Amino acid sequence: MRDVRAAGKETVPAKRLPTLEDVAARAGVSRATASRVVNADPRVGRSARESVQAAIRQLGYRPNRAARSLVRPDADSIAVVVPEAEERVFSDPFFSAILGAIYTKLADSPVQVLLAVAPPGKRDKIDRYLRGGYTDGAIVVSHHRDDGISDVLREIQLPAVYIGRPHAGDVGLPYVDVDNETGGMLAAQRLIDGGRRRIGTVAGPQDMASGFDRLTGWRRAMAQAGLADDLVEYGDFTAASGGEGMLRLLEREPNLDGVFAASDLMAVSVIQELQGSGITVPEDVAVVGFDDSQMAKLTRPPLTTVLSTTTGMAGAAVEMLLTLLGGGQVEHVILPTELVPRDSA
Amino acid sequence: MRDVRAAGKETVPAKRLPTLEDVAARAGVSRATASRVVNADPRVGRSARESVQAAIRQLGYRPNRAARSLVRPDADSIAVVVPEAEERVFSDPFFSAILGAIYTKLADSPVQVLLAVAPPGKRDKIDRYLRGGYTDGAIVVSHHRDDGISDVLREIQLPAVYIGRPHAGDVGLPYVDVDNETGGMLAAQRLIDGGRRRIGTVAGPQDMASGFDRLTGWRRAMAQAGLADDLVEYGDFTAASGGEGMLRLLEREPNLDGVFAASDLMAVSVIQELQGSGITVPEDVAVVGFDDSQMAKLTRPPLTTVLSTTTGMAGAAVEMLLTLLGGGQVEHVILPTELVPRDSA
DNA sequence: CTGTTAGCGCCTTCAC
DNA sequence: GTGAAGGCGCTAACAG
Repeated sequence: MRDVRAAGKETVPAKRLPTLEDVAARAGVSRATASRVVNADPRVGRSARESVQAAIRQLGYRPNRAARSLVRPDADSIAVVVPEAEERVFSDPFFSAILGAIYTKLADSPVQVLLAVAPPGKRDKIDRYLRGGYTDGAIVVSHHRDDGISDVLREIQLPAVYIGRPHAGDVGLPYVDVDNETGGMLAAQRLIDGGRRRIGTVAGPQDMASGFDRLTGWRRAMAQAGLADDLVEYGDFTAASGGEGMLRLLEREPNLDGVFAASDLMAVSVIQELQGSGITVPEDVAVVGFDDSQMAKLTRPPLTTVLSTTTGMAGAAVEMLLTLLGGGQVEHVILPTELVPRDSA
Repeated sequence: MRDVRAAGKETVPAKRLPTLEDVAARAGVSRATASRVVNADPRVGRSARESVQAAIRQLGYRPNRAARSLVRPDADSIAVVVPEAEERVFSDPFFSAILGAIYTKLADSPVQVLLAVAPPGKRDKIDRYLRGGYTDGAIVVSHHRDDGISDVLREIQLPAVYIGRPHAGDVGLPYVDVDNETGGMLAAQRLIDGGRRRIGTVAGPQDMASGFDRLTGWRRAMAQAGLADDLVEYGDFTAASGGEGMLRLLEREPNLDGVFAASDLMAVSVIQELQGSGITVPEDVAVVGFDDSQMAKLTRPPLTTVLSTTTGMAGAAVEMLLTLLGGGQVEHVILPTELVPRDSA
């Protein structure tokens, strides 16, 4: 398409970008030598090197990555795969934090990041992304049990690391995660220690390990305290689903006095739903979230939540992938979790 | 790197992905014919087409984009360029909204999106991104006067559209923007209509048209109302800078009764700063923000702000770029702005 | 309709 | 140290 921008009927060819050939010609050497200079190959004579460098500067030459990746096994580029709807990925602070950390971590490296967002259902696009040979490896961020991502990755043998433990069935895959189960326990314990007895939870999706494990942790703490763990409703980590879950909880048990929402986003609308019903937080009902995202400080009252270090996960994932790409082996990494007490519980 | 993952010392070559050649062989046709099928070229016999399609399915073939882009003028891929620090891009809801809208808009098209985040100062990486021939066009999101992006774009003749009017000097570039000046007026007017008389503003960066224009609008409304427009402090649209600006404003004029913050993010911390100083919003000081981002509803009191339709801008930008890529001409687009009254002013 | 023939820009043996 | 030559996977004329 680049050559269609014409004034009238004629087609004006786009100014051709300088190629290695041009550089070589200008420097009076062969393509091979020019290539060596570009790739910092030591065995090039001083004068040859200098004239090539000069030519590069004058022409404003940049290697064409497409051509390079065609002939090199590695493409210096990784894909960040997020099997969630676009709107979601860019509005949920959890993803923002993860993405930001990944980009930041890679800021000083020449590695390019390709962000592949895959609305559930149409994996086609991601498939093409991954195949196509554009990328050396992948970081998968929000893995669901049946999204098929791991199958593709396995099939094309693309090194990958998962942020968030893949569900059973995908064992042996390298991943980094926070200790979600302990996190769930911490949340429940906070509520219990605060004297709450009728405690419910708006859990996360059960086809994701994070959702599943947080609920498990909550259950365990409840059991240890001898409390009933029947008050469970499910959301999908989004704000909307949090409010709806709270509503159902309220219908089933108007007298509940504590709620654990498995994500801050859900916690925010849990609080709004509560307050909208004339219920006071934390006096009537205490609320604990999960993630310690930015918004936790903004709610009224400020949200008591569980810190899951997104930056830590992203950083670890990047390092693991780089290790993998370098031919190394990696194990999974589990980061600790921590209660961040504020005023909502 | 893909072939280094070996068990011991030996190098196990990564399973080679199927190529067009393989497909052709399996289907018993020539590469050219296979290629035609892949590209939906009508002039292929029915039986040939079918056997090629079968081969594609059996082999799990996907075209290699790198190879394709090497030989085709267009790469079916656009770059979204954001000359801001990584942390910033992924934490500021304005960017999130824009990016989400762009990805969403392109969800059903085969166009790939390359997100190029360029920390100010090191444009190198972006340069390489843009050159390299990977992309057909670019959408530039947060253009500063001297970031040099437009120069590179012009030099390599890459079709581009700007979200946010480029500063003077870069005239003639296609862009989409909201009517920032009117927005600034709307904000000031709201304060004035509310009976405020000593009104300040935490303005945006003046090397960005959005920052500049919002301030201009505010000034104009103030002048029309016969009020002084000297109470101006500058931020860079981030939360931190908003609080600091408010602090300086308060030092200069402890008795001010209204503030216009040029972004919601700044407005949020303006409110926090105010409340932290024992000042009540909106009773003592009324606050108006800009953007109508998600968080505007979350503050206490909810933030009165100016709606700038990020989705609208992103959508228009994508369409303009696509038009450009198709060889068409485009003009700039200015979207209207609107006051969203809530409780903070 | 289909096959043959050239490259796209780059890197990498292999000779010199 | 340097050049010549071949090929990565694909598409685009050009012939039939």
